[in-house]
Amino acid sequence: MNQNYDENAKIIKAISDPSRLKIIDILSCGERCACDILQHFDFTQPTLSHHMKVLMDSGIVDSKKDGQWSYYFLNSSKCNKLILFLMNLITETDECICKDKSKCECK
Amino acid sequence: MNQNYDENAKIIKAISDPSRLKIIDILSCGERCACDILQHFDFTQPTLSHHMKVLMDSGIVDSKKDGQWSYYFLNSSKCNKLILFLMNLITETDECICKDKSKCECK
DNA sequence: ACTATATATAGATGTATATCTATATGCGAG
DNA sequence: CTCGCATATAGATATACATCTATATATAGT
Repeated sequence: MNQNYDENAKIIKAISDPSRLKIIDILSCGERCACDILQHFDFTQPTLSHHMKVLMDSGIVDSKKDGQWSYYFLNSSKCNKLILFLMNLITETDECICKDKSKCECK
Repeated sequence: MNQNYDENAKIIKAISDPSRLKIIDILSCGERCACDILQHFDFTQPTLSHHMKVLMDSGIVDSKKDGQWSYYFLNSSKCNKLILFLMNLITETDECICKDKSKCECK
């Protein structure tokens, strides 16, 4: 385990909100502009802008500008790395963080 | 996509903290008592107790009491379900939430 | 029964976050 | 250049959370 908990925690925190999970679900179908994403929610446009900023700051979503529209899309490399991180996290490996199991005081 | 964003967001939120990621890493090597987990951290025992409560409330960690010790272990079923949820989330499927792509106002 | 140890709970505090309204910025059409 | 639309930013507010100290509870050993 590479133990880069901080960076992965940041990505995981970014997707730890039901609305942002739904946004990712939407983006999994391909890139979308903000106005299109907003149609799926009840909150206001600035709130969506906030959520998109959180997702972009974590790196799991990228964007491109085309005229007055901003298009958002998943960063598939980051997505795949996150899945791999989680799969490694829950799988016991040789480089286990607590290989000093014998040190445990309670037996 | 089954769209149970709320329950999964709760689990994801539970693991969205660097310390709790490290706890999960530790538990991936097998069950551990609280005192053993605590040795890997700088914070106090009540803080660990708080983190374990968050992980237990989300269902991703279970515990059993043995004498004065509490042993914690990963709920592998929940772990696997979470990985599957995330893999489905980032993968475009037929039941895509926004199959009404044509409705998008910006083309 | 007394004491030491393991863990949980209560309450306080500072920080982060989700949301809103109001406003700014940037762009295309006329 | 001006207007309307898409998006971002600023600032406010209420809630959630990570952490601490102090204390309670439970268990084991003497």
